[in-house]
Amino acid sequence: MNKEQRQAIKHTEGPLLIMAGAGSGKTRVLTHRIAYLLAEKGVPPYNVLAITFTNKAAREMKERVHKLIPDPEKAERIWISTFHSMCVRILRRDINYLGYENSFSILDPTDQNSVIKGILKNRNIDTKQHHPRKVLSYISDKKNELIDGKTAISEAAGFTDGLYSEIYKDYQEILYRNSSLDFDDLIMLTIELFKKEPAVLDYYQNRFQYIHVDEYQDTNHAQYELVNLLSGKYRNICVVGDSDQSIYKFRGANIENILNFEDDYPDAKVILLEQNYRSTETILDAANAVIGNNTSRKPKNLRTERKGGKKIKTILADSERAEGQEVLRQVMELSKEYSYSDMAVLYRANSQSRAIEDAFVKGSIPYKMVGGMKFYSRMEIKDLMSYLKVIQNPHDDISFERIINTPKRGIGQKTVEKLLAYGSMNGISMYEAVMQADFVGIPKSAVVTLVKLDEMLQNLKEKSKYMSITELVDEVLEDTGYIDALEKEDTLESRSRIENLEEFKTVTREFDNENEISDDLLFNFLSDMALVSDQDSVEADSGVTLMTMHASKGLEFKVVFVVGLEEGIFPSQRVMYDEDELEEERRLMYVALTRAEDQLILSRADSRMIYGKTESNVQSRFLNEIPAELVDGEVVEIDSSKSKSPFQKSGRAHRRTPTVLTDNSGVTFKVGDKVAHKKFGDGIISNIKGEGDSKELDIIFTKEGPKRLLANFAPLEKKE
DNA sequence: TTAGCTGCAGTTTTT
DNA sequence: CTGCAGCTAA
Repeated sequence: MNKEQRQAIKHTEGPLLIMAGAGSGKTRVLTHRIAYLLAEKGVPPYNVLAITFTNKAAREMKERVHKLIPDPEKAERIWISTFHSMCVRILRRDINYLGYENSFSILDPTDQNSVIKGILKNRNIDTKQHHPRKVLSYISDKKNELIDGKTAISEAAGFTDGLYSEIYKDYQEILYRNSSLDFDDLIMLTIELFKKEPAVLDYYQNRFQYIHVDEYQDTNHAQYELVNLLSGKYRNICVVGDSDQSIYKFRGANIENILNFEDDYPDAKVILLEQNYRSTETILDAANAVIGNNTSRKPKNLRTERKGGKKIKTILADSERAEGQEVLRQVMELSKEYSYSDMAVLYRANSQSRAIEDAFVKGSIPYKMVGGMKFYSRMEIKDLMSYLKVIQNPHDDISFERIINTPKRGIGQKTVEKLLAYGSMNGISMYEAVMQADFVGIPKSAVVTLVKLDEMLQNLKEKSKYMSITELVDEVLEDTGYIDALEKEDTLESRSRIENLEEFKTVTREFDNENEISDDLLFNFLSDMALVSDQDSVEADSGVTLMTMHASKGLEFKVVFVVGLEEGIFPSQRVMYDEDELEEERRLMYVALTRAEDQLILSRADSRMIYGKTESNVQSRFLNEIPAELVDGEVVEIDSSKSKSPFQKSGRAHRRTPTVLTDNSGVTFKVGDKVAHKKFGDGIISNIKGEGDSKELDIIFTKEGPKRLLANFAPLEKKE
């Protein structure tokens, strides 16, 4: 511990702001501070609260606190959780004060989208003029500002604003009727609850006498209010953050919250952590130089004892394909010195992962991708989840609409519309409308089907009371005929869906192992699932990590590649002429650079495909901001796919043909063939397109799911 | 009511 | 190039 860190740990009473630079050991400080509170100050564990933004951060903090506190029972009683899951716990107890059911559902963004689409349709609004995303971001902004529908309408200025505020009101009414909450509601309604029921607030104020907030620069207005309410009584609030790492403005984060902390709490103690324990001097010099170009910031300079260090390498490729190849080549070279899991490739947007991924697949380099194709957003998983949500909360129309005709049971759109109309006319949910199906004016056959569906759901609800989640999932898949329908379909796709459902059961089994059967079991499972992101599924196994720069925050790697450093890509086209947003973009660059411990490799492409068109951009201004003396020479990579043979590489002499590349040109593949891949294991070919060297195979792998590979170069073996 | 086709519009980052 | 919405045919 250095002097500042020790100070931060021992300053336990009153407001405390810790300005913690990247890699300055802030988690270490927080965990030790909690341990100090318990051990030295005799604070009971249930009086301590620590809030993070991500599940991963919460989990890590929990683990580290457990190591510091000898008594696991005690450590268990400290609340360490994300904003959102903390609010779920609070609302689960007392949301009925606000008129919602305690068995409320949590909407994911897809669900939100369908609610908005429904409203737009009802109001005959053109979705091209008023994109659902625009409307949703309007609503999210309002909720983050704690403005309700009514107020929004009265404050609206101009036509669009007026319209959106009306939609907001509709949206909120629908959610209320369905006892459904979106992510922003979790925060907003918790605040509403505290304001409406002072006794509830009082309970939590007394409960949480020592409050810690991680990544404080990322809090939005609602979260800021929430923290202030909770800490209002004892004022023992410790916030940690780094204004240079504020990269979530688009999501409502307000950097002023951290910058004005001293105004909010004039008696606040401020501690700066500038000692970096992660990166070499070279890396920090680069990062400091880049961030120094931001004008609206508090000056701060990270220092390190790791003097010198490897020079920064740069790559200039002539296409995004070539960029992938060169990254691949350097990864293989560096793999002599580092293991794959020590390396990461960072990019601005998820769509950029494709080229990198292709190169890695071809080169048989193990990698793990964060984000991108989301397991939980697959159709079959969403269907199953919808069944579970309806069992938990029958008023959840969004989920109910999804399952009412899944699998197909002859309930058409007309019937659904009538049920919805009947429901909204009588102020009831669709499920309640179903119970009154006789009066809705739908065909007799549909009524019979609906009665059967209702019986089945009732039955499943009974079962849910004594079954584990895994058992319940099995029952759902059986009783609803979902599995049957898939088995009957018997296509490559349906088989892959069945496998995904099997895969899902490993998640439920894990949950069942950690949780006893209780009345809260299904609720807890569903809220856990709603709040996990794909960020959390980053496993610790080996492989190069591929992810967005945003997702990389809080992580560190020995070697970091940053790709796509071109104007228009990074900084993104959309922010280039807005000074504030440009500064945010620069902070993102700062975050990316400071992830590296030993070695940075910065890459750009001369031209790349964007929406099928080839575009050229000059190199990113952020590259120009790095002092030349920190940078090694540049590697130039020519796109080999443009020459006749992919092995005939032009360019540099030192480049060797990667030996792992295989040549399948003698083998013919056809749809349905079973194959074995060096990394992905067994799979089956579902589609073939293209000719010659660019012939591609779509393969559904048993373990890894669907992938697209180049027929001639993927390390494949035909089976049987 | 459903499946299949065609045309169209869209790409930032996420708890 | 891709996913989605809306249309048409069965």
